[in-house]
Amino acid sequence: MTDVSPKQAIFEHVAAFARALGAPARLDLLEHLAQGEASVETLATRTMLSIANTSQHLQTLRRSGLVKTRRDGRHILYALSDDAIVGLVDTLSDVAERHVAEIDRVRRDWFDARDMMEPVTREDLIARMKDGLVTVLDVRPADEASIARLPGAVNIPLAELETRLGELAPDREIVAYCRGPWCVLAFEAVSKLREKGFRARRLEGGLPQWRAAGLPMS
Amino acid sequence: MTDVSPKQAIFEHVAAFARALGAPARLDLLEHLAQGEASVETLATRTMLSIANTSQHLQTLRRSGLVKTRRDGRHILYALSDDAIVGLVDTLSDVAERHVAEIDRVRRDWFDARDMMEPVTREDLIARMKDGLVTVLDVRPADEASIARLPGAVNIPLAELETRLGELAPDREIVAYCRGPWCVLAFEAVSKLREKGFRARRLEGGLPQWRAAGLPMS
DNA sequence: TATATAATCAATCAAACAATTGAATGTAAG
DNA sequence: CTTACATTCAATTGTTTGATTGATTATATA
Repeated sequence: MTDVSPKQAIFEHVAAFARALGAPARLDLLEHLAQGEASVETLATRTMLSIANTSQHLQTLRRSGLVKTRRDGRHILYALSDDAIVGLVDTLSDVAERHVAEIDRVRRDWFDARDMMEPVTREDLIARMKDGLVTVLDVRPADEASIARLPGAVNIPLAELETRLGELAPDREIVAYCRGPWCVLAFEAVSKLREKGFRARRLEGGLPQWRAAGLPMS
Repeated sequence: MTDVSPKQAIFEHVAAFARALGAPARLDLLEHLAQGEASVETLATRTMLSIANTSQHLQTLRRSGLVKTRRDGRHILYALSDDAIVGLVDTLSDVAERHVAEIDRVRRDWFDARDMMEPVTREDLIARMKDGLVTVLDVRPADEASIARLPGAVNIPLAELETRLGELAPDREIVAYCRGPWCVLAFEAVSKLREKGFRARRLEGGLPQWRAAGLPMS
């Protein structure tokens, strides 16, 4: 790195930053970190990567400045260094989605088949929450939902949904959400709920996008 | 790519998209493409890469969907596939700048030393243009400035600035711009102009950012 | 102080990538 | 129908990267 021009030096660093986003395993880790801070072990479990591999990827993310660490007892807790990271990944995904035909194909195959309806926008949901006519349903695993969720949201993990349908008022519209735009949990929940006769839709984005928009949490 | 879950498949594609931004040479090419479409040869000259290497990088960008091509006579003209690409690279740079200490150091060393003043915001410039009290100066090379420039802007390439000072009204404030946030031309122009007794400042961002903001061009 | 546990490090291998060179396309003009 | 020219392709090189394995460090608890 014999820096002739500042532009070259800066492009080199920005490129390195982009490369940190250039591995699917790391995007997965970032999505999980967007739910809240977590230990290496927890993240390894959630992403189904080996511990050593998870640690290496997390260190790559830390070196690039995307995440930060703190120690808590015998655990190292990783967290996004900034809520703007969620926005950056969303922007990247949005532009990629518009220009990579494959992404559109996958989305169409998997998501449109399950839920033809447009998602409920955050603005819509806020309006309906004020009217008190909607059940907000968090379908993430209990440990994730226990850290933070939307105001007034009920947590029923997708795996338990079928056995706990009795907890849901049958006449209220349900809006389900999970980890983010690509998380399948809410899609599958909506699909299942409609099958059972509920009126259900999913929220656009997920909890991290709600928080990144500066909206209140509970 | 045996796609078990759609999330994995999509992360794989988004990561590939990010990797396309992960080489300094390609960021440089994108900055030049943000000025307007250009042939492989032109881009190779401007970025000082070999023709073959330029061609390869451009094809990487095209495969990833960031740029598109059209044929014009015996030239292949490359162009950004979307003005949103400028915004994406800017977002990436902004977040990287906030989190990569090295970038801040380079910026401080090179840019703050030349121009301690804050840049003129686009909003500010628009207001002053209405008053008619400001000279807008495009310091990019003539061939780039001939494609598009800010309304009413005068083009004096940096290399010719010293010999063409007579063309500038000495009592009007000058706002200089060039290719983008990391382009040194405007910095050096402002520095030179102040040395010669002009009141000069630089515009935030450059022509691509002006266009991406939806502001009028001439 | 010893022990269990969480995370990191070190070494390895295969795959992907950037740059270079020289040859091969394909198009426009003579 | 050649020829010249702009671009791409193909083959090669050295580097970087991701994943795996097993060993090592550092902390909290017994």
